Amino acid sequence: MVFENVFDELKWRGFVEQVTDEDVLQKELSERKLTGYIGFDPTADSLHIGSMVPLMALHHLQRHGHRAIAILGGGTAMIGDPSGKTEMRKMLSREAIIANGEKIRRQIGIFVDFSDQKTRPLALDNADWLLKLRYIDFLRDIGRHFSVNRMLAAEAYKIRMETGLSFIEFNYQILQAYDFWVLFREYNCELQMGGNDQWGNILAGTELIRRKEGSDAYGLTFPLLTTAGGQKMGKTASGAIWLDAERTTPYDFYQYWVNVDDRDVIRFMKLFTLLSPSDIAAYEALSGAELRKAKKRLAYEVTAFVHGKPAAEEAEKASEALFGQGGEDTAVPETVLPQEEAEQGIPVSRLFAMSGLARSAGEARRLIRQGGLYIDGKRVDDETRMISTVDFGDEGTLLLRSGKKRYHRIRLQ
RNA sequence: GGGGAGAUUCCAGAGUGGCCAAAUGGGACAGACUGUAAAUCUGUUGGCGAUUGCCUUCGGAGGUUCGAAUCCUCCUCUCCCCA
Repeated sequence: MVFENVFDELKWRGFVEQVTDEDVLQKELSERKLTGYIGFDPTADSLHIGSMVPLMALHHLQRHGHRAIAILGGGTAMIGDPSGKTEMRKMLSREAIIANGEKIRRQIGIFVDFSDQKTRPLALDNADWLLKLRYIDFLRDIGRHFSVNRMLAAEAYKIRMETGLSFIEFNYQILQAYDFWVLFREYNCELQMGGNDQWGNILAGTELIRRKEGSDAYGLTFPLLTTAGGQKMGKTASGAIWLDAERTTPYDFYQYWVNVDDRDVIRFMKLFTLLSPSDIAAYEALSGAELRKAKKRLAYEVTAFVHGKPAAEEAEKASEALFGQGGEDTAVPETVLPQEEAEQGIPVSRLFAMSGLARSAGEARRLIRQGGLYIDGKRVDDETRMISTVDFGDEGTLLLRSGKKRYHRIRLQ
């Protein structure tokens, strides 16, 4: 191990935005094993790459021999965190939250090895303790430790002070603080991490622990990632980049990483791969078009980590085939076209709409007029063109392309 | 509980009876240029058809009118002021 302790590694990799007490935490993490947690609210049935920063942080924590706890926010998801948000999220039913939670728990398993006997990490659901809270008891035990004045002054609520904040959301922070206290008491968990928008919530927890237990607990936040282009991470034409292969194919996942802005490559390598400082330094020396090597490595490493090596290799080969020379392009997303439909003939515009490369036949037609759609590498210049079985050739497939880099295959069946 | 303001297309935000599928900006997409990068310039940005057409959209439900995002009634939600 190149780094002596997780803290130094997290710091070097760019995970650290704010720390409750940097010197003390650094010292503690190098001298003994402690327990740290991060919460994930199951508000969707898959995590997206925005959650990879906290997930990788847990991974590093475990790699360095500490105990990682992942909290499924089955209880907090019932409330909804207002931190840093413009408006209230719609309320989810308990059933939806449970269903989401199961899927998300599996995804967390990619980053944290729950079977590891040495560090014995845990996946817990805060619904287990939050759902059975009794209101009056809770107010008397916990509520009295919170100052409304302070909460209202918090940066995270600023926007909401303009647009409105309902009481239910206002309680979110208290519940998260309560979580931390429960974990501290039951599992001796002394560290909570999270995105920088969680800073207020985390501090609320360390303070609650200090008040109730007279002990110190630590908090650490990660920077909120934006791309060099100023965009929120993980947004593309087709929406967010999900960890679920059903939602975002490994090929598209790989493509996202291979397409990152030059200015982001090194930063992302540190955050999202386990490559060593010396490896990364080598890539850092590259410039201009050479940086594409770094992007390929980044894409391969991250895809392999999330979807496994075979999937990463396939995605890599497919990318080579489409953008470079040679190689198998089997990993390109595919749609099946029934033989009968092809026999009757289908308008190109409809075919592109079917593939998802265009949102509607109308958009496809517009794109054709702008010269943005291609079939098997040839630009489509007639928007009324009909596609039928003869166009498919011997292989029975057509490779559709929208713009410069979005591919989709149609297979006859 | 009382008074006031408001809800518009992905977002912000115009529009206050026909010229509105709805200004402008952002975002997004496409083209040119490139390195599957960035920046820049140009174009596009509700659906279905296609030479002027039809359908759906301006919080929800009704109504007035030849005609409504625009007027009226009720409802839902949000914000502000007072309690």
